[in-house]
Amino acid sequence: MESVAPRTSSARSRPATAEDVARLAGVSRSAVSRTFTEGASVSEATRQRVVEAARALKYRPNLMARSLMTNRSFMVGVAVSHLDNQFYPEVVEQLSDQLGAIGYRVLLFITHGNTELDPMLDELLRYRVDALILASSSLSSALAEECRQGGVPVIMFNNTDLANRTPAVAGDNTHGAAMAADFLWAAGHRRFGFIAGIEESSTSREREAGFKDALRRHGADRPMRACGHFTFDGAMAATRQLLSAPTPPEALFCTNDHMALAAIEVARSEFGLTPGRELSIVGFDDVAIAAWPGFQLTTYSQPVAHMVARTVGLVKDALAGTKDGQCHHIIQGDLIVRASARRPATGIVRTPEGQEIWRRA
Amino acid sequence: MESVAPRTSSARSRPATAEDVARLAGVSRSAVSRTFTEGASVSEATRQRVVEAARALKYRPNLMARSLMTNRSFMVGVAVSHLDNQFYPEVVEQLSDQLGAIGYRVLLFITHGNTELDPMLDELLRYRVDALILASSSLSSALAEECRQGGVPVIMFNNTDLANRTPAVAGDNTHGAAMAADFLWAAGHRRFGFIAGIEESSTSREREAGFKDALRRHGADRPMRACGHFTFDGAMAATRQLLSAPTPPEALFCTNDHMALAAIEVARSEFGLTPGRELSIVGFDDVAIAAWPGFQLTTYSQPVAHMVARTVGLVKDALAGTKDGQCHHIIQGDLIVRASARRPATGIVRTPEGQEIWRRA
DNA sequence: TTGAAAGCGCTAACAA
DNA sequence: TTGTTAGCGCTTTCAA
Repeated sequence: MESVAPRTSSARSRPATAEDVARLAGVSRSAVSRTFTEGASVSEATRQRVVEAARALKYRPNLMARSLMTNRSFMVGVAVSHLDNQFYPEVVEQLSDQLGAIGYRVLLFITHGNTELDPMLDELLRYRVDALILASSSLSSALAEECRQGGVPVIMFNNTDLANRTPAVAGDNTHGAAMAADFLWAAGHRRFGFIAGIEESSTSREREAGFKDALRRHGADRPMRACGHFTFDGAMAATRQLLSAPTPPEALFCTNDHMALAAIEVARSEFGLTPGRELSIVGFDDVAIAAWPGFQLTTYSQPVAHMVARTVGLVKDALAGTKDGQCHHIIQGDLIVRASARRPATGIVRTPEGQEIWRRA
Repeated sequence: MESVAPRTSSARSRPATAEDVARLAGVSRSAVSRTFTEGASVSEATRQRVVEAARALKYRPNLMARSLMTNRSFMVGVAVSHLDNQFYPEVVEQLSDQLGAIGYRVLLFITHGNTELDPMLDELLRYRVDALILASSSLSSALAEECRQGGVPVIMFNNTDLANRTPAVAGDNTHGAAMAADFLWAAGHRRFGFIAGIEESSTSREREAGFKDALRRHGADRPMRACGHFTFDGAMAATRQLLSAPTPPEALFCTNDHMALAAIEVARSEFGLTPGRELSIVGFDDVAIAAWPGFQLTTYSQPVAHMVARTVGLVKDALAGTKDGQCHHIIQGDLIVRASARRPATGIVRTPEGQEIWRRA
């Protein structure tokens, strides 16, 4: 490098501070602060001059500095295990939107289903997030207790942790899975298969229990079972395993859509079965792809927007100190009837939105 | 509520500060600070006592406070337009992972393709993020200039903004689209259709130019054209429009996979066409779903991990002050050959990973 | 309504 | 290696 770059006046200039603005406007720092604080008492005259000076200097209040005094960072930590299925991206998008609407931003953590995520969350807490939302990730009771002590509300999403008594928002796993069983039974199926998600997750366990209990009530045989670990490849393998059995199942319930879609793919491409005809497949979530013409997946819906709204409500309550007694918030869904599973003779009704859902007799 | 909840000693206790730790350990605040600062000089003895005291008090350094002195928040703002296609969730996941590996966290912004996102980004800058990554979102040159002045590096991802001279990382749009054209030409097609994304986006424009220029070189007729706006529904409509023409195209190039998948769905379910036989469809991105048995989408790949690695590299350089001359970083991909488009007689080779790709003669 | 002053929790010069 | 001191940019009493 032969020549020294000229130091243009604009280069490297540090962002304007409240002090700078105050000086230019000929007022005190406090006046500047008040101008940028909702509902503080400033005369219209000074407010005017401050705003003008701020604009001239392109002043932006430093939220980090503010948080030091207010103890509010206006950030919410969101931990999610993966973004490679269809459900969680929608959850994250909704969280970002709905938290954004009340002035909060999402600090994202992707845990990769790591069970040992305490270190990650520990780090997250250094950022002094105002709340922690755990979407399908859990934390140790020790850390949960620390959060409680530290005044950081923790809310679980689509996953519950009975031991911790941590507030949680989830779909109606038991009911949804039971509906799936009842629906398949009503369609005349008698030989069932079940594909589990992650064995340890409350979500998978509850859906399994709901499914099996309902089958038992009907007097059905125990379903065949395989584990798909909530992954696409895992579900493909699980489907192969079930469909290769000497007497394969006539109907398959998968604990989420991501796996149900994998099951459809395998059934079609490897076993030449048409879902809805030779094999019935039911999922859980009602992700966008489930409605694509090529899948037409019958599935129990999790209304993400509602679930997120409830979650954000819990965040607000917790931040406002409104202690809310109810710990687990269960959000009802519907069994959306499409073409991937045989239709029962009765019980299918059409909603005003034009969707078909199934109601028990 | 009849009884007042007992104030347990642990409840509402504010998190421990460096001061608290110092007092308990019998050292100064600086000693505590140094203990938690990489490569600071502390004797093993004091370090020991500090760590112990910190553990006892469950001390966690407050990164907000630290950032006030260091001017480093260890947060990177990531603005992404949507999470409802297949590409961006993967990008966000990679960004989170790779930034996480160098100690940075993602502060997420979802812009919903809002062209007027300056207010959003303006707000983001209040958080004093150390860098800003714009994935398929652009910002005004005014704000870009402000960022530069404020010392916040801005990097565009999968989207370029020639006017701003903002550093950008993108796939090889021109080359990829030309490859798609050459591939379809080599397969013997002569009547082409093109589905655009968002008209204003550099991504869509470059892919359109690359595709059309290549066709022109072959002496082909101008392709029929429709706009899918990068959305699934938009692409379905666009496909219907093209396939309903009196002389519909034999081959369709879509500017991303999300739209190509929509095209496959419509071609199959509404026109009874089998992609790869009666109609060839080529996409761009190579998202995970493209490889599903039911789609087998031929597409030009964008190696997300590589692209993100380059992006993170730019962030590091910018933060280290290593000014990097090259402004647009173009990452090469491959034309992944699957079954959604007719195969040319020559040029298909198998990679060591077992994937088929196409090389021009 | 306004400004002065104290302080949020931390780091970084500077002496010791 | 350590402690003291002076801030980082902001909010918030407290008097005026």
